[in-house]
Amino acid sequence: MLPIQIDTNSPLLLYMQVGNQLIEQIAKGHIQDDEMLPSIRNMAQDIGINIHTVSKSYRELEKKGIIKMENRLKATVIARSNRRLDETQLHHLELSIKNMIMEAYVMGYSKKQIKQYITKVLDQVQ
Amino acid sequence: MLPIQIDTNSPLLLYMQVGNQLIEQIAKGHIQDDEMLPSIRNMAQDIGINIHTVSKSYRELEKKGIIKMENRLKATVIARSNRRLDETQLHHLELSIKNMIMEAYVMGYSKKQIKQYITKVLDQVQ
DNA sequence: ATGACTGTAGCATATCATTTAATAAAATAA
DNA sequence: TTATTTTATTAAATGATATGCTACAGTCAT
Repeated sequence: MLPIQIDTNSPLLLYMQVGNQLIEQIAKGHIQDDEMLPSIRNMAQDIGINIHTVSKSYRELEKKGIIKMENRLKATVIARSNRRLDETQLHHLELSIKNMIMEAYVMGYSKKQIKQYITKVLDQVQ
Repeated sequence: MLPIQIDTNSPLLLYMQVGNQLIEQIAKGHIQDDEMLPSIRNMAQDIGINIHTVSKSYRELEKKGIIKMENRLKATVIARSNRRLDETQLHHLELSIKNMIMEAYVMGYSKKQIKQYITKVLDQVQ
């Protein structure tokens, strides 16, 4: 996996920045199925943030069914084929996407621009 | 404009629920260019939430360049052609969209499903 | 001037993000 | 086995923010 970069100027919460970047790396294949993530301690030290913050990032990813953390073992990425889909999570995700798209349109993006941007993003995933 | 619906079970903050619905209504044309929004007080009373919360919703929309609030007059929707685009806001928005798309993919949506969903959402805007 | 309307500011409370410090379980080395 | 290190978790403290209640100050019509 690639190193996690924290942007202190970002309005995004720290644990979400970490979570987002982990998800992006999984989507792009920089973190692979069944790969073992760094320990909470190590990652916290590398990034320069608190253990709890990283812990929360991991727990959120676990809630989403992306990684599993069992009996104090390091977190591992669940293989794509084995991910259990949580209906509630999916619903919230769809709502979030809808809101973002609506906002982009209202802020001046054309429908075409939005579709092009989505395509560009999807071209980056494996 | 249509009435704003608050979902007390949603994990979304109240002021974001209000803001999201306003944006959605603007995108769909239920709120039109140059239309005057209800006063903070009225909307707060109608919805049953505090004026501060509605005030924050309006201020966030103003930051995004969607509405303007001048010298204690009611907030008005800026015409689409007159919206000034804030580079920082646009950058954060693109980042948010990217994160949502990556998350959808990692959680099991196929690229095709994601594109179909985006198309479905965009078909709802005017 | 009065009354009805507007947005804003101050204070209180609850929730949550983040950090610090302490605890307990597991893994590893001796 | 014992000791040391490494791990995640728990508890408590701090700070920031969301939300609510109340009061204030400006605007406008009458």
